Amino acid sequence: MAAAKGTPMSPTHIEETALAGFPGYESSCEIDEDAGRAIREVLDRVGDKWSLLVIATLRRDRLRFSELLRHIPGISQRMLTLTLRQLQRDGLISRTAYAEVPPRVEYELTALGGTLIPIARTIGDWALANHPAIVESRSQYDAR
Amino acid sequence: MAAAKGTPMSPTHIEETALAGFPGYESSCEIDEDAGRAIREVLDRVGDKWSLLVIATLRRDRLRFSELLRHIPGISQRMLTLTLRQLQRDGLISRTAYAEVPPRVEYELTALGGTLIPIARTIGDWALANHPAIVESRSQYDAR
DNA sequence: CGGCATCCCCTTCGATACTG
DNA sequence: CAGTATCGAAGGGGATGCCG
Repeated sequence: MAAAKGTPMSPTHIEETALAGFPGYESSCEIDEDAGRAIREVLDRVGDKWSLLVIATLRRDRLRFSELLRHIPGISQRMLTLTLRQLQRDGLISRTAYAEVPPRVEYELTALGGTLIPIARTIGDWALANHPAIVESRSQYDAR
Repeated sequence: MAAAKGTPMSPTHIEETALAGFPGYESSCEIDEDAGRAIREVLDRVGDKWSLLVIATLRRDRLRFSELLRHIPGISQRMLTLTLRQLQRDGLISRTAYAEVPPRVEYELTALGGTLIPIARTIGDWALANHPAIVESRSQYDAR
């Protein structure tokens, strides 16, 4: 997706940090830059319009394509397909196709994908709690 | 890679924010429709390319525009401006301009913006821990 | 120094139609 | 049922230039 674009990135220059002080990567400058890259790539994967919602929807059971389509309001067939392919490629969900008529395909979180559930919950918690404040701040800002 | 050091990949790192007992909201294992919309909302705000990185960079001190530019590798002047405006509009950061020559502008997290730090931390932890696994899975998927 | 404004490419995503 | 193919609108985001 947004991964491979033309990023100039001068190799001679050692950048300063975006994330020094965060647990686990406060040690050196190079790790900080790696952390920044990693975060951006993860956001590119999971920060898109539907990925995290698909993950959240699959948190309990394996679901069929059409079930996912029904459980996620507003998603189009095309976007569900594309999102599922990305997640499968990244090892976050598994796809199982049964050779039946009519065909049946089931999707399921992998162990790796399951580790994203706490993130979905954290984001969901924050959004439910603070969305009204954001709306309020925004309308005040726009009032000028 | 960088992820193998430090923390031994504990997947559940749930940060308890100040919203325990938030009126009308209880944290549950369920990610229902409201939470789904909430996830979509916050991802629209903060799931873009730079917002979370700006938040993380401001987590300690107030910083000037040029300092932010230096601390966030790869961001363009234009995108930093746009990101800061949006964060300011949503009440997540505050902007203070000093009438000096040369001009000086400082950005700082608001209290609301500060509540995003646990999210940045959670995502950062996950990214560092699992980014290598994703890259690996992706290359295997592509090799077929 | 701290920005807007402009140009323009590229990606994302929805709508629609078709297939095994 | 579970996709694939194609088109087109919308906007994200880099490069550059100008300005208080």
